[in-house]
Amino acid sequence: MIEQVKGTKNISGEDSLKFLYLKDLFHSNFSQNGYNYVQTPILEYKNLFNKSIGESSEIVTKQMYELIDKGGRELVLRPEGTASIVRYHSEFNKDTTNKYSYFGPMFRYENPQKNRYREFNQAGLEIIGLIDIFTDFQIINDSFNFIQKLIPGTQLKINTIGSIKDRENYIKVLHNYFLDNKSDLSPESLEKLDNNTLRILDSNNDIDSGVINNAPNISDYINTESKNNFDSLLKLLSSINIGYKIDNSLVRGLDYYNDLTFEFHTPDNIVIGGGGRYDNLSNILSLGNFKGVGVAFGLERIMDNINAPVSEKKCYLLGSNIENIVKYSKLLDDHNIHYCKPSRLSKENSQFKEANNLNVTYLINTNEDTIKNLLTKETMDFDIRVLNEN
RNA sequence: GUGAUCGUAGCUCAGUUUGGUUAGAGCGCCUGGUUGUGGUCCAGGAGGUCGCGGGUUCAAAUCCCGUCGGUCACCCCA
Repeated sequence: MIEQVKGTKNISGEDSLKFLYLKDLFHSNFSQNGYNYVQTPILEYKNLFNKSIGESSEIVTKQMYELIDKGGRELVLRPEGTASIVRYHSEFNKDTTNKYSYFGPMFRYENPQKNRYREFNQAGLEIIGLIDIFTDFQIINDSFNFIQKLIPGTQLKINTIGSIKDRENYIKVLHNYFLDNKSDLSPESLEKLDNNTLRILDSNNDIDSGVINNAPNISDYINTESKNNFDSLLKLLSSINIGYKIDNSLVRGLDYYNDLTFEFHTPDNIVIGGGGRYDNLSNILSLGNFKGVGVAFGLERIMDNINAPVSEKKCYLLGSNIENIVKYSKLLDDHNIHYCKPSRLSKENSQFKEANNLNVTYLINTNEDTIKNLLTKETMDFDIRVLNEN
């Protein structure tokens, strides 16, 4: 028996309905709001990510699906979407400002568990170019509306981590503070002390909670302009009744963020999406000098929190005489009526059962030229108008 | 990368503790009949490298080792 590759998933059954529903909703919603759908390659050069996400981050050091192709290229299966969109923007739309949406699989080499797979799907938005606080606002506003429709009660958590410079200063202060309190930190946090200081703040180990609670607060190290921008953004959000919760420990896993960071949490406190501002990413990648802000959603996590839409299968074509059923089939095709039919000319009883399991409304019996409404249990002579009316 | 736990028919599972005939059940599937209050019911049938590979034994689904995969947690993150 050949088993499935570890951490991959087949989207089937109810999940298929959810997935297709999400895909449709995402595309129609955001293309109508001016976001251009871009499908970038799943394969990218490794360099795109170890520069952008940050060489010290675990995504880069341990979690990339790497491969060397026959031409000796160092490739990876993309672990996230933003860097690819930034690359696309610099190649084809540099010096313009654009809105993008993307939707597709991402890959991270890590041990699977609940809400975490090696292959998973993300849907995201990016606005790249010359941008300002109104840009930040609309990314949050548009994605908030989208996710609220799907999962009411989703909470917005928001933070500002200041400029890159502020962050460097803050990390120094934080580093010194943690050094002084080294003895009270968990072993896991100690490992992060030198190369990933900020993420110690994210620790949910009880051992760390005391030290973290008394740690210097990032808001004291943020420049005035960033602070003012953040305050204006919060005011804008409040003015249209978007609720939020400020969370100073929200630093997110990717190095390229500055100022704005935010996440969406379900009522059960599952992170289903997040994003932020990345004014330096283009510089880090030597792709130019433009700013960006974006958001990404984890589709499997959303699927886990919504109900499957009802599938509408209306009609079943039953028959055991091949000439008859082919004739009806052609008639329905010509009228553009959707219908299900048996895979082969099986027992009539089996076809009845299948029709019932599919929850169709109408059963066309080609053996006797009748149509039956399975809801009302009425049988009548076949008449195509019955189907056209509905 | 670490740890816990699981893997027997398409699905849900029994059998593993204490090794011993041709490995079972329910659901589903197929065939024939029945049924027009059409989905029921009756009879029969197909379907299993017991995840995979080694080992121990006269004998392994059962014991041992390894490995792959599922689930969950840590790490990390969507």
